Amino acid sequence: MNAARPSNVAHVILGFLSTKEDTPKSGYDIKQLIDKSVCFFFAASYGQIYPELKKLTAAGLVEGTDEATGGRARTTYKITESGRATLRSWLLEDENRVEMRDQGLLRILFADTLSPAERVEKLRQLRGQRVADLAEVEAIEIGPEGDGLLMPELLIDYGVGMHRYEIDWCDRAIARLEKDADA
Amino acid sequence: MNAARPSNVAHVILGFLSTKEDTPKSGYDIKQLIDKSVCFFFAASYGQIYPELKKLTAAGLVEGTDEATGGRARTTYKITESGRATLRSWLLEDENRVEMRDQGLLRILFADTLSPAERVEKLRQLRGQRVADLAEVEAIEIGPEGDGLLMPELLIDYGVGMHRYEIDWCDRAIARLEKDADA
DNA sequence: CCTCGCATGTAACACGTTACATGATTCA
DNA sequence: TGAATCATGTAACGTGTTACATGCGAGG
Repeated sequence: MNAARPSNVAHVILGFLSTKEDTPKSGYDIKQLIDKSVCFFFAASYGQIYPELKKLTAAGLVEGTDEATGGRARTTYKITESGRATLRSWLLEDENRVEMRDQGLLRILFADTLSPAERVEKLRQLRGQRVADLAEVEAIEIGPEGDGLLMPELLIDYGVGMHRYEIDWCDRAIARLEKDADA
Repeated sequence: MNAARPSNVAHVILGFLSTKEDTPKSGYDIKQLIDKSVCFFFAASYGQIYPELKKLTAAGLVEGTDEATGGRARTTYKITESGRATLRSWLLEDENRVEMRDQGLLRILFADTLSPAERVEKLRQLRGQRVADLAEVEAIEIGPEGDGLLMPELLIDYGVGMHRYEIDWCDRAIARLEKDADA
């Protein structure tokens, strides 16, 4: 019976359910929160969120309330004391795994097999995409829920700085390639 | 019959098989190359590499040579013309998806529910881990295979700068939290 | 000769995405 | 009243990790 160790997504859900007010939230609400705040370093799809909410309910970490209207289902969830404890011990763990899969950098790595002009073009393309990503992060607004919280602000700062670094690196790399092409 | 579009891992394999010399490589060799060069932005396990090599063989993108010694299997692969063409068209694609899952940042995001002292401790812990990551990237050496290639060098530079940025951000965040704690 | 690390691989499982289905609400 | 979009979910599929199995070679 013993339930599997809660996944990453489980903890994100618990985190978003443990705000000051503890406003009950639906799966849809949680997905929106993720997409509008942490999407630049963590993603989750409905296909993970809804099943996970059921598992968390079964484990007693959240409690659902049925708020169906007519033929349309709707369940909102709030965190339990047990859920809060689980979240807390997860927060204190010291293993902070980072997983990354960056297709753009991969293509740059093998770009030695392309022509000099194509290489530079790839880098420009990558730069353009990162500029767009930066704009998205800059557009994130901390809603009323996060009011007074420091962490969301710090993390947006992180994301902005990170994307700026990537853009600068692209510029340097392009300059370097162009110098080589001249020589 | 029509084969599924080759995955990410397939292209990484093709990339590492398409160096100047085209030295045939085994699955083990490829895994080593990945771990010792692009591990900070792309990972792959044997469980992906070996089956993928078989699929690539079936698709005619690589050719395997049996080099078994006694009861011990060993197959080395080299890229075919068709594989080279596939790699090239993948390199030129313009969709450069980035996937990231960063547990450390996630924990920082929800650290508002911890005490001020615990918060700072989390950030110090994260900083320490990123320092270790930086050391790993700095230790990467471009082997004889990559000699004269510009891209591996540029990417190591990318990784070093990225980790330095993260460490700086941790320092700033810690300073910020400590100032708040005093006030 | 025994053990340990290298090298090669597979099978079972966990994780995540995509495509789809369905009902409610809004607005032209 | 029809189309678009919001809201809720599921099923099928593809991706990626872990744990295991097996044989070889080197060193005590």
